[in-house]
Amino acid sequence: MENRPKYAASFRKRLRAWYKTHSRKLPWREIHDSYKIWISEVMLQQTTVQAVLPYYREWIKLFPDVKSLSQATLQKVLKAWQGLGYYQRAKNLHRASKIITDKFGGKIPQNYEEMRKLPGFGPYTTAAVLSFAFNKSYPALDANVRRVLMRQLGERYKLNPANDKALFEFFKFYFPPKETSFFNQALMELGALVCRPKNPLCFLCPISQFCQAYEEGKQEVIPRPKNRNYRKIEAVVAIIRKNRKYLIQKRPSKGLLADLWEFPGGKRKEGEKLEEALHREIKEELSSEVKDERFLTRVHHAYTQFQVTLYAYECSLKNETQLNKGRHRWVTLKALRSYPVPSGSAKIVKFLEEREKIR
DNA sequence: AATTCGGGGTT
DNA sequence: AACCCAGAATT
Repeated sequence: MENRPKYAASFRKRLRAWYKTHSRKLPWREIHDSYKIWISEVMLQQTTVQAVLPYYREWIKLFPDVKSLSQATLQKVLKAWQGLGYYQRAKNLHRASKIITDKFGGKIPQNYEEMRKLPGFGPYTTAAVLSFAFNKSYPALDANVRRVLMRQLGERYKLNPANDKALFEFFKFYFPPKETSFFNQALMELGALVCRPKNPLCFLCPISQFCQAYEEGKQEVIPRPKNRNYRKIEAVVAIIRKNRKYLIQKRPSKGLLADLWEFPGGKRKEGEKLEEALHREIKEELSSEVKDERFLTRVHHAYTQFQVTLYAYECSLKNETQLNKGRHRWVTLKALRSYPVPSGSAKIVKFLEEREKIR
């Protein structure tokens, strides 16, 4: 431990050389637009680079700066985010853009405390934007950096923010006062490309000689995997069509898939038949009995903690006088394209579009 | 401190 | 199937 500062210069030198020759060229790197860097950081939360790239490009076209984002409708914002997941991120971007416009004259505050208060700016994103956009000296601890540092230290705890204190202590030895942005980027890139969760490429690693896990051959078991329990769910979906329009409803503004639109329906209860679930859910949501139900199609969709099978039934309502005007709408499939919908529902929409082509 | 919140790719 | 990903907000 006492010798660590002695190795710091070598550590940084080797890391810099590796980064210059092996880092990927990404559209949010080597730019200084704090808005674009902010957008990229939020999109990349719990999301792979490959998934983000097309969304990032389209987003910058639709909302090129803070002002344009702050003036957009939430529906348009959510539609641009559709399929990326964690929709609270998009809502927070929208909210924060309004605060930045109203309180900070359209410029992202460069102060840690002020930035940290904005919706969606947690410890990581605040440090990342301060570092990458404003060249401020904050260590950005993301899952990549945590894994790299935990292996360097040889600790066997889970990947948990509660252990950050030890990592920050480690960071202090190596964190260069200048070139903060570069150092953060390099550690993250090393974690993404070389110090990977599985099958790390230690033979290519520029800092393996300092790595305690590598020395002990424990790089595969650090960090310990998270505990997960995986559930299976079945749900019914009512496709209710009148002329060429379909009935859709808006989800609550909190919780899963907040503010997205979907067809009515819900989860099948234990011991309940699918048709029974359909009748019960429609009674609960639309205050109406259903009639003439006919099975249409079945769709699977996997989330992180559970897996859902959607059973779509075409059907009619016996009475439809109780519809909530704000939450329910009749729309054509073409009009539905401007509504943000969950990816599972999008699969059903695709089925309906194919069916209309054939008819 | 533990849980919730998406979706897609990899192994 | 299980696991992971440039985490944040809520409970």
